[in-house]
Amino acid sequence: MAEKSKNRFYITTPIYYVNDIPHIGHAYTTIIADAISRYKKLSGNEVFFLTGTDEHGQKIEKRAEAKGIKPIELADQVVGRFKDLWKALNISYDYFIRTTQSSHEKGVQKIFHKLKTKGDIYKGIYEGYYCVSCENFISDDIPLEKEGNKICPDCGEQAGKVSEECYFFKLSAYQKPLLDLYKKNPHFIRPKSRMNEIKSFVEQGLKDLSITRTTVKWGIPVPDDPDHSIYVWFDALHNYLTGIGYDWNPELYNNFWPPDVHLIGKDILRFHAVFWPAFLMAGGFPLPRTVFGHGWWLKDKTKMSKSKGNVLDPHVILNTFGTDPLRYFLLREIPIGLDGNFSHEGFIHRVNSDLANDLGNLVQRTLTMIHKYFSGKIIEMDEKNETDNKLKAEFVTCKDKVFACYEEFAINKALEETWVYINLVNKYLADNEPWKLAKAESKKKRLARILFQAAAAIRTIAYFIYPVMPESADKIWALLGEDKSISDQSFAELEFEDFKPGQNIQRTKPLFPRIELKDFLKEEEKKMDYLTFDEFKKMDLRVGEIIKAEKVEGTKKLIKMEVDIGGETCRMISGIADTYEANDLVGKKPIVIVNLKPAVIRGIESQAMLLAAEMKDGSAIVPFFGDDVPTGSKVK
RNA sequence: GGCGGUGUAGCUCAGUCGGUUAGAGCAUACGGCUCAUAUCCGUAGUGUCGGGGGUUCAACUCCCUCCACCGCCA
Repeated sequence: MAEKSKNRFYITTPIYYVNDIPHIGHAYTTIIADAISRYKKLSGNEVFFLTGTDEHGQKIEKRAEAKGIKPIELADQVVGRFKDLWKALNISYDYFIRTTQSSHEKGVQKIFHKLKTKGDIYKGIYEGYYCVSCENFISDDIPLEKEGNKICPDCGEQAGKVSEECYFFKLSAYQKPLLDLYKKNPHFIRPKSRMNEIKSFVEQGLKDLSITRTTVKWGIPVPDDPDHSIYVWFDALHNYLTGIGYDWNPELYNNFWPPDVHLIGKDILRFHAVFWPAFLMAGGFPLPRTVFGHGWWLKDKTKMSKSKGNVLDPHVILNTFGTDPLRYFLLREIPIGLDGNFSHEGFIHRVNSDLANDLGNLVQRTLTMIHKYFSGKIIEMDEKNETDNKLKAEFVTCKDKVFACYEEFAINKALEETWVYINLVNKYLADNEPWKLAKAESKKKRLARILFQAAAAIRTIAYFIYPVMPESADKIWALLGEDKSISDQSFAELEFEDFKPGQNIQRTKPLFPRIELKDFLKEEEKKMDYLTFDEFKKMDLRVGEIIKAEKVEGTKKLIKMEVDIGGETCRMISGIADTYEANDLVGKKPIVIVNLKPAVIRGIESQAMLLAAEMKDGSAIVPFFGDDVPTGSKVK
């Protein structure tokens, strides 16, 4: 195969699982990819930027069933939400691949067949742990219990060992080739710190990989053996091939394969840095150049998770700030590869200080002065003096640095360097004090020169920020009377002098208005599922005293109790027999919620519920008050 | 338990091959300006460089050891 042309650049995001609606994590990955791909276009590359969705699997099947719709209908809905978000975030992807489209399914089947014929895929017996109630195999990552069983992470039931026929990929045969790859290409895994992890994982030996299931119906059927369907990773990873036209658009495919960067979250690094290149080696494909694993955004220093309810919805920020401040914050705050902390305070502070104060205000003050003193048009001015030349020289330095940073995907540093220049321009104005010159008619040409230089500098600043904030950057160019879009200007040819006298300079409202923290919080409140204090007050929580307790016959965990809640008694059933003997509970004083809607458990009506901490193994620990607290006391 | 990483100013971090007084941004304090979104510019700090030991003329940097935290694996 002919070598791919050097100025063609192929970048991917992972395909997102349609089980989940888009959140800040998806947005982060995709925004990075967008910034890189915009930069690559500016620097003269033909770019192909692929994103999409992963739509197969049991979870989708079940969730669709629960909603009473077909899996594909569920996928369609979620795909719509992803596409809407990408539009709102100004994502310039070139193609959106869906694993349910026939070009993908056919491509995967073709490769599967090829590897099977070659002997890299063979039929065998998969032994694994299976949760009967969830009808699901438990991941190999879940540790074994003492009794030799595993606990299902979804439902907490014990899962026993079963075996089923399935197809394996001969991953074990690729240990050496993979290690050679890492050795030969030290940039294959980025950031570098992740290379060791992957290398030592591979050095420990690789087991063959089970890549089909008979239990999953919503998947790509194995060619000539339709009882089996192709399991998640073998299906999903090949999107990078089918998304660039493998087996359906040979021209596109030949132009862009192999990928230059697979941008991914660090959680799926192993799949991309081990399994994926092994699949490709088996299929005889040229390998990707780089797999880049980025870090997580934490919320107030803890990991975001659905169960904690602290998952950040990008729409909240978009509604309050617009697209560019969000893009800016995510890319400026941390280097790609490290974790970052997302807090309201941090976000407000960064955006107000960098965007509103430094950049926004610089644009505003310059444009205002050009209008005030020259009615928006600078035609005649003095020759440049030393400080003016210095401002231009600093642009040249800044341009080189920004360019080098973007080349290294150090977007945060590219922005940092740009801001050094923004500060210099602000200082240039402070030093030259144009507002003082404006008072003397004789200084008019000098004044013109200063404002002209400042405007020319701002024009280059807009250019530097374009990959990150395309909308604002183009807006600045338009305000400066530039008639072309930044995307039409190559990075290498960007010159300070391209800004010409006589441009019609527009006036504008502030580009990035300052935002108060309380406005942000107000917006978020609308989105969050907060409990109001009134709602909380509705809960009747009291100190109960257990009068009688006995185990419910025929159950492992349930205890039936009579509880005194202050002059009256009620009955409740609790699943705490793992940790407590019924007899020991009598006389104890737990917190009881009294006005919970009664439920029938094992044929017995439970009229209340006690509060307990849930342990990882599913057992419960109940906090008890001492005797000094009167039975029936209100808890709030 | 194994492998790897991190620990530097109140916070987030940079610090090359060992070399003079250990840096940046933010936050803080004070001063200047008034074109601008209460914005901008300037000045000023503060550090047992995680602890202990060693090598060296010289250690944030190299070696040993201990502590704390993080990641991957089992």
